[in-house]
Amino acid sequence: MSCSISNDSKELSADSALFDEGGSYGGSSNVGVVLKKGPWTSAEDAILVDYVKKHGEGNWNAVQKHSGLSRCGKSCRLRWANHLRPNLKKGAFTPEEERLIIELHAKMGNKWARMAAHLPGRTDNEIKNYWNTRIKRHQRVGLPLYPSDLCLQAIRENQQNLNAPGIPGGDTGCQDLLQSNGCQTPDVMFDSLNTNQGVLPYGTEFLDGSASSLLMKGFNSQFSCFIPCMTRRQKRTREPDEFISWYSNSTSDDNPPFDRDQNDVYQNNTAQLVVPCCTYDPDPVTKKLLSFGVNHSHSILNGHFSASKPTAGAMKIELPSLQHQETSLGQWRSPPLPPVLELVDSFIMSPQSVPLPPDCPSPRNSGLLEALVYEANSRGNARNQSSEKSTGSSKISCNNITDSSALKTSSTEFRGYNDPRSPLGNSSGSVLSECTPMSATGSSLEENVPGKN
DNA sequence: AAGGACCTCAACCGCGCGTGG
DNA sequence: CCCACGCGCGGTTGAGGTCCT
Repeated sequence: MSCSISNDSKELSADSALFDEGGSYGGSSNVGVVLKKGPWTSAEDAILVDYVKKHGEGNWNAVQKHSGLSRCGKSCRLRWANHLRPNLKKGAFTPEEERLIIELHAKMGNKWARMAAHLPGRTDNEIKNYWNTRIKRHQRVGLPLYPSDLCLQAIRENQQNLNAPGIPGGDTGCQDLLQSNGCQTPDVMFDSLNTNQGVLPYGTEFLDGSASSLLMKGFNSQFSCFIPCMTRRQKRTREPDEFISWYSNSTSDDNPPFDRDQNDVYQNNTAQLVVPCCTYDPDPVTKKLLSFGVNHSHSILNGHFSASKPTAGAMKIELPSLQHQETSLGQWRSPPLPPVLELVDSFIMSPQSVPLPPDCPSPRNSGLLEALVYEANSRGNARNQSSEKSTGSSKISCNNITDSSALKTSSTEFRGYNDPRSPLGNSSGSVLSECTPMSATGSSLEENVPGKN
């Protein structure tokens, strides 16, 4: 097994440096033994592998004692789990895996280990790194982390919950809160998730939860936070190309990915791009969500902040999860929209609500990947528009589909986001690019992890 | 070509949970 | 019930690589 990493250039390059115990990595003292830190060497790997073969996994603290490794048990466990254990998949995530990660994250939030259980051969660390880099970059360039349908469904579902008597969490104070927060509208679009269900190894199980509940926690939360989509200037963005390539069958390759100007457009809008997110339990004692039984939720679309550290106002911010115990797959699929919700939806989905030319594939009808491509394209196209009419406002035209009237429509709708008279008022606007409802307990996924005991 | 900015990923750290004495 | 220990999880760090100006 160690050979799998010995080929790693980093590992090899580290070898020479790390055999120097007095190097910068130093070490920690443990019962008189200087425990080594830093990258593992091939020799250490071999020792660890040999030890585990003989004694099995577990009892990691004994490894150091009996194998002669100058590594703490934790380090050994980590090394084994992430690099040495058999059946580890190496290399880039496949599109299927990427898709799965997105959806699992939407469902679970930053539960990397649980997510890893759904991705055979992948480690939580890998998934975590993947999310923190590639996926999050999408947001930095203004792309949503989650498919729009995920969010839309959440809204619809929540709307249902709102209409259902006796279900807590359906407070109407969100709007007020949002407005009081002076929230403005982010430009987030989401796409179809439904079509992805077929490719998921456990689509139904995953979809038993509900994006909706999560999203609506954002909308209905008694506590909402708003986070800028982009927090820093992006001097360069490699991601779009890479991201676009994600879709093997991209529907429109005539639209260039984001370029610097595009980034600038978003950067200029950063201050105004805020998103509704978090649900926070106002009860400091129970720390449980009041929203209709959700006990492990994160807001959708978050990706930039730590999930573990409470933020100002004692709000715990967590990454999104769409878990919802009471929902079913059936609910996941779109129920008929109430008229009011339709209106809201049209705003949220404004980019897509713009009439599309027949030849323009609708993200609603395509998979997640295509949908995101669609969005990327739309945003890329928005740049053209911004150069024409823009002026520092938060208006972002989302569709540069060839139809100029569509552009106008889109632009108008975005203006509506900031219009207090709009259905979303001054606040809610877009959908949750960075929402983060809280969560509390496990998910249904957990019980259905393939191969999980 | 050089320097800086940014990205990637392996590894570390701290915390919390479960278990056994 | 309390405490200690082992372990796993999630967040963070930092070295090395890549890209841009």
